[in-house]
Amino acid sequence: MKPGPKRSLSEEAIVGAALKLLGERGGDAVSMRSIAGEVGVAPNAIYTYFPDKAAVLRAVVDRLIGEQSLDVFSDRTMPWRHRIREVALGLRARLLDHPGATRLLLGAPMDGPRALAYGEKLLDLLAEAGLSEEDAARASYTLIVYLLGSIALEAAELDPAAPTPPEDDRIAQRRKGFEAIPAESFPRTAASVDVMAAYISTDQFLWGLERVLDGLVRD
Amino acid sequence: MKPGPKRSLSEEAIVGAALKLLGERGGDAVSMRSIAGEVGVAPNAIYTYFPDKAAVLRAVVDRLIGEQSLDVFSDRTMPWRHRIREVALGLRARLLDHPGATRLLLGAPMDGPRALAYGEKLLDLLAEAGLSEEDAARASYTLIVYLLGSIALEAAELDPAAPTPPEDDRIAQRRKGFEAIPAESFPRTAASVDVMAAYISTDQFLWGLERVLDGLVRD
DNA sequence: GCTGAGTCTGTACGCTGTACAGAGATCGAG
DNA sequence: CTCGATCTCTGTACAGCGTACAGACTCAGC
Repeated sequence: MKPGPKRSLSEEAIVGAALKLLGERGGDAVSMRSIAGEVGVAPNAIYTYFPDKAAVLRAVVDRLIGEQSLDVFSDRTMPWRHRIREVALGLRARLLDHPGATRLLLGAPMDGPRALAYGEKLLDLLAEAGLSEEDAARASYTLIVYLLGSIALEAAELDPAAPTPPEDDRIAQRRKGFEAIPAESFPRTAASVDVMAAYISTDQFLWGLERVLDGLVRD
Repeated sequence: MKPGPKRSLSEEAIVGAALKLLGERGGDAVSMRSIAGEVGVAPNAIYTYFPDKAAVLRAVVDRLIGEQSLDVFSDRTMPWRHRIREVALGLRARLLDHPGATRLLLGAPMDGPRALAYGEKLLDLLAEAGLSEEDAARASYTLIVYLLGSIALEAAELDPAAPTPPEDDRIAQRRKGFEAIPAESFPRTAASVDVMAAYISTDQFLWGLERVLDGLVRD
C-alpha cells in the first residue's frame, strides 16, 4: 500500500463538481478555484489528481461521452442506420445539455478512454454496414467531424455567452469593429442568416446526418 | 465632422496585430495587452474600437475568411463541384495557417459581414447545382458544419498547445485523471487512434467532402 | 519509532479582461 | 476667437485566473 494520508477526494468527485458548475453556472464559471470550492478543498489540491486544468476538462468531456451506453452500437436487432441515428442523437443530447462543455470538445480532442471506446464501436458498426477497413476508418472520421461540428455550432448559438446587453445599443455594439465596411455589405436579413438561425434544430441535425450517411455508404 | 482628436489606430490595424500575434506566438499569446503593445497604445485604448475581446476575435476570424476571394464561387467556367472544392480548400488553408484562430471559430460563430457573404455565395452555388431553396439552405448548413468541423479537429491536433513535456513522464501525465479506469480499457494502439492520427490530411478532408457532397446532391 | 512518501494548505507571482477617472486634442456654435 | 461639448487615449486599479513553491500533517513499511 502507498504511504501518506488517505485521499479525501477522487477524480470522479472533481469531474462531477466541474460538471455541476458547467450545468448550473455556465462554462466560464468552471475554474480551478470554483471546482475546489465545490468539493471543499484548497484550489491547488486538485493538482494532486490532475496535472492541470486542461486535463480536468478533458476528463469532463470524456465522462459526458461515457454516459452514453455502448450497447446500442452492437444491438443487431436494429438496422445499422437506426443505431447510428440513435447514438448520434444520444451524444448530441448529452453534450447540448451542458452547452459550455462543447467549446472544450474541439480544443482538446477526444482522447479519453471512453471516447476511444466510442470511436472503436463506431468503426465496427461501419464495417458491419459493409465498408472496407479503410473506408470504414475514413467514414468514421467524417462522421465524427459532422457530429462534433454540428454540436459545436449549435452549442455556440445557445450558449449563455450572450448576456443580452440592454438591447438599445445592441446593434451598434455588434457593428463596432466593422465600421470600415460599407453598410450595404451587411446582409442583415439575408437568406444565409435565416439558414443559420432557423435550421438549428434536431430536424436539421438528422437531415444532415442522413445525407452524410447517404454519401458515405451509398451504392 | 466629429469632435475629438484623430484616431491613432484603426480596426484594421488592431485585427492585423492580433493576427500577427496569432501566427507568430500562438493563440494563447493574443491578449488585449499584447495586441495593444503590438500597435503601441495602452491596453484599454482598444476598447475605443471594439466593445470587448470577443469582438476583436470575431473580427479576426471574419478577416481570415474574407481573405478568400469570392470570385471562384461564381466562375461558371468551372463545374460547381470543382468550385466548392476550391473554395473549401482555400478556407481550410487560410484557417490552418493560423491554428490558434480555429478554436475561436466555434465559440463565436460566423456572423461577420465577410462570413455572411461567404454563406450567401455558398447558398447560390448550391441552388445552381439544382437544389430547391430549402434543400440548398439545409445543404449549405451541413456543408459549413463539415468544413468547420474538419478544420477545427485538424487545428486541434496540430495546435502548439502541446508544449511537449520532458517525455519521461508523458504517459503518466496523460493517464492522470483516468486512474479509476482499468488499464485494459485504454485501447492504446487501437484502430480508432490510428484513424484520428493518420487520416488527418488534405486527402481525408477531400475524401470526406466528396462523400458529403454525394449525399447532399445525389439523385 | 523512525523514515520517507504522499496529501493537503497558505501564500504568492504574474497574468488576464476591463471599469473608472481624468488629461489632452479637436471640432462646431456663438 | 473663444468656449463648451465631445472624443481618444493614459494611468491606475480590481477581481479573478492558473499554478509554482514551501511546509504541515498523515500514514505504510522497515
